[in-house]
Amino acid sequence: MTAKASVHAIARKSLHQELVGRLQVLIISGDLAPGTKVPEKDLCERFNVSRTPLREALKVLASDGLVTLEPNRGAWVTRVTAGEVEEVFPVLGALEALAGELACQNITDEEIRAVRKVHDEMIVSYESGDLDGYFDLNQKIHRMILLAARNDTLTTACQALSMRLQRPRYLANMSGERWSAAVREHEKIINLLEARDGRQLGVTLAEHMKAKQNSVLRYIFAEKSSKAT
Amino acid sequence: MTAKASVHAIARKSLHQELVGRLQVLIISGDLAPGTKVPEKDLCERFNVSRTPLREALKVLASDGLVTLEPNRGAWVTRVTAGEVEEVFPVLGALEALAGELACQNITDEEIRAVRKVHDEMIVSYESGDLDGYFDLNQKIHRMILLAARNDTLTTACQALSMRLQRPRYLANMSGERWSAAVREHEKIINLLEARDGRQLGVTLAEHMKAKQNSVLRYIFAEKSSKAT
DNA sequence: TGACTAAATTATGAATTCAAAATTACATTC
DNA sequence: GAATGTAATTTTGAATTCATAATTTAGTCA
Repeated sequence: MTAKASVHAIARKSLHQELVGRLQVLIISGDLAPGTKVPEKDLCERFNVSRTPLREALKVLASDGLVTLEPNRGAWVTRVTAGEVEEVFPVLGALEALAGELACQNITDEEIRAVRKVHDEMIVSYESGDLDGYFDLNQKIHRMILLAARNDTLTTACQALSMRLQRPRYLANMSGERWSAAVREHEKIINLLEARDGRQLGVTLAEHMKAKQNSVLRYIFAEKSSKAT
Repeated sequence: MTAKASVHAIARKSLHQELVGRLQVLIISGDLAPGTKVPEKDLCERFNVSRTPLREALKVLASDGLVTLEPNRGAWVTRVTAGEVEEVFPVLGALEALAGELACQNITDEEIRAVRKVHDEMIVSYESGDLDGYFDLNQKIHRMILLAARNDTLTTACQALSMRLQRPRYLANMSGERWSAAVREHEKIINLLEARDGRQLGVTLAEHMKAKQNSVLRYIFAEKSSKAT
């Protein structure tokens, strides 16, 4: 996607593309709450656009599963259910595993050093208990590996799926125990990357996903039992 | 997706959803040729709809990679390049591998028998040299395995990617040698499914994809050297 | 008071309209 | 005759309009 855009000197964005991005942010940030109606009129006023491009954007988001269109009843922010988490994570796991394998084949030594650097920063965040910082750097590492896989299709697919889980993943604040386990997993990941052991890195990334899935599921069940549905 | 739709008695389709399906067919069938402009006006007249729903559909197809939107220059049918084939197939391979594993866990004995039946039909098509029939039944088997995986997200993702390769895959008429190899691979696949050996089925499906990728690549290169670009 | 019906209101889906951008056709110059 | 610049035409992107479906409100009757 970036590759193609860079060919043309000026990468103009159409309104609907811009809106897709903006709406993704609103949904991930929770500004548009899961299970609620997408306030078409409000958003038009907020972004100062007409309904046409906004609705185009909603159609795209719907095909990505971020919103759900109900015929004649408008668009709703998709509520992430346990069932969906159990569906999406394994798929994401398989894709990240592939990314790991490909990354080991294609990543440059310089890039490996850059990943290691971010990893070390992340460890600092962990040790100082900075969960937000940890999260951001964590995501960054996954993005760097994805990028090193040199496969835009894979990148796009992963990001689309990630998007759907971003919010619950962020909210599922890890327990101290899970957090330390995650850090150990990440140590392993970076070591395997440095060793360029693609096969094993793939397996480890998939396991890492599986652990995240459980963490998110625990959060969802905890939430469900605390709040009334 | 089907699950949710089946809740509501009447599954009405909005115009744009209908159009997404119709346009997919036109693109896969080659009626809309790769690399050509999507004739907005013509299609509006053909389907007797206004530009609004048609353009909504194009936005969705663009996010699936079937068409490419150029700002202020309209929509173009995406031309499948060798690079794209090399990108999409591995991703599809990883997803099908996952599907195989999950299918072995979740498929019923009855479903296995049904797959076997379609497989046997496919062999008949092979032996009578009916390539079209073989293709259809082949696709059907893959769909059945996907369905048995009981993961709608996986199904949707696979189908979206498959769509992008459908046309070249169909055109890349297999050589006699490749065809017989494909049949042997399918024998193995069905046997592993009956043995419910998920791990091995996954591996085999991924290999099968890899072989298909090479077959398609050979076709694309052959085409490129025969025709002027 | 509470359930049901009907009218009024609002929101949605899709067609139409309109301004801006791109393409084409044409003329002019070298 | 090719190349450049300009006007006319077409196409695109987005706003607006309009018909229809859904929701809300008001009103009726038990």
